[in-house]
Amino acid sequence: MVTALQLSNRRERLLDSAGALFSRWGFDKTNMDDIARQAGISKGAVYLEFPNKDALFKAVVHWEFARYIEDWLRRLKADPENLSIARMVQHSLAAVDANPFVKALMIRDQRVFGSFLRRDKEFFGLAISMRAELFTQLQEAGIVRDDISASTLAYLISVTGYGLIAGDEVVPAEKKVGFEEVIRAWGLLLERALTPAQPRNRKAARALLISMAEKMQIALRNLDKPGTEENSAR
Amino acid sequence: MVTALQLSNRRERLLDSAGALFSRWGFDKTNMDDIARQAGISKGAVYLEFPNKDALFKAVVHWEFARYIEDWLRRLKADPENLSIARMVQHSLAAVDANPFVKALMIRDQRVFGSFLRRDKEFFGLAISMRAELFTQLQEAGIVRDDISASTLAYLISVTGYGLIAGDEVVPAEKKVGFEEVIRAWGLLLERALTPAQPRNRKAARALLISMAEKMQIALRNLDKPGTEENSAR
DNA sequence: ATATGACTGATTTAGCCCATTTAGTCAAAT
DNA sequence: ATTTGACTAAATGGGCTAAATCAGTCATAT
Repeated sequence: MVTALQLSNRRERLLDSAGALFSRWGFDKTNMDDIARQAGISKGAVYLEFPNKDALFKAVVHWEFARYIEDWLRRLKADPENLSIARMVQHSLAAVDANPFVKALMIRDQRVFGSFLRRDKEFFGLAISMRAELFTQLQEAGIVRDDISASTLAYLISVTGYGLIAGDEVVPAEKKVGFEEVIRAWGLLLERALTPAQPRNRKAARALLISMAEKMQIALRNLDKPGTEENSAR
Repeated sequence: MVTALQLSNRRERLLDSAGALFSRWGFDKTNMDDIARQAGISKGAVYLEFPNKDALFKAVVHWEFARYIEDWLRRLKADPENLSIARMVQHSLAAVDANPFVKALMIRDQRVFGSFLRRDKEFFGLAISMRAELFTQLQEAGIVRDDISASTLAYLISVTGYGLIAGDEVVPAEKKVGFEEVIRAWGLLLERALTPAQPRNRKAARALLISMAEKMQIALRNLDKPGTEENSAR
């Protein structure tokens, strides 16, 4: 199975080089030849792995998004504090900020997405759904206040998170606040904002949050399984 | 002084017609002739009031912004509840949502601002400054928590507010939450997030908030005083 | 079996010309 | 003293063509 291993290695090299080029030059200005050369293979070989440019791009979206989730999970697990929903959001923002492609995805960067955006615009909806699911569980566990519906909370955390990430684009340089400070302060605010009047299960929170994040990671991995899907060649 | 009155009336009619046309068709696709005709005067007369299209547009920005502040103040004053910073933000969001031009200004709508955007990009900075000033006072009065700096709070409220307003643009229709509900829930969250551990001056809050809003209104009015400024003709 | 890169057809870009629009002016009208 | 609208110079945009780019294929090489 050395061949199969090399194949998937090729796939990963492609996803990496494509991810880097797409987020640097954007969809329209990145061509298949450059992606192939950066991955150390020929253009023809790209088409052994992906049927077309769109499929490659979509695979990169899933790939980078999975890397973001992985980073997020790593930060959650490394956190010595009693995990709360606020800390979870903090880690999530830090992970988005650390991944240029996901950042571009989140703020729907016109430069990066170019002509692709017209065709695929469901990412934000997915994020909101996932968060609504999460909030429902957190409310049931008594970790998050339940006088606001899970779907409304998911919406608010999503669009305000969008604002925090997109702030870069709209705030003049001299008014900017360092991202470290943004995350710190946002955590303090959310801690108070989201905690129920009588919190339960403070101890259980950590395990629940991590297990939910892991579930999301697994769900995402399955989206990009090579082979049977339409995002593989032929 | 009948003449002077009619002059300023002409100016207001111009600002109104320009505001409506700019927010409907955008800066580039709105021409001076249409603005003049909609205001019931000739194109030449526009140039008796404003030196050029840019100056007119800037004056519209100030004018609409002042109207938004006025609307906000009206909502504050009409509010029977004990005013809090959260209610203030709620009223502010509602007032933005009710003013298409300010909404476009806030989310830096490319369609509306077109080629003008390249030249003037300081609006967001102004909003943050004003809020920082406000938060400083609210902290001193014990109405807002002071373990986060006023400038950081101003930044967070500004960029998350941006997210709440821009949510319209980035969230797919089926995931949207009604703006009423957004405002209601956001108020509940902010109430808890921003209130100090030991609140003081609950009663004084109303007067302070209203007087600060009035100060802002006066400062803004002075920005657009016709006559000595460069936004008047000749 | 796998991988390559020259090749092709379709799309995009760049340059050009010309008709139309429009910001801003000013002599004439009220 | 005001206001107008015909006028001008500049900018915009549509239509066209030539050149260049690039996604995707496939005969050939390893």
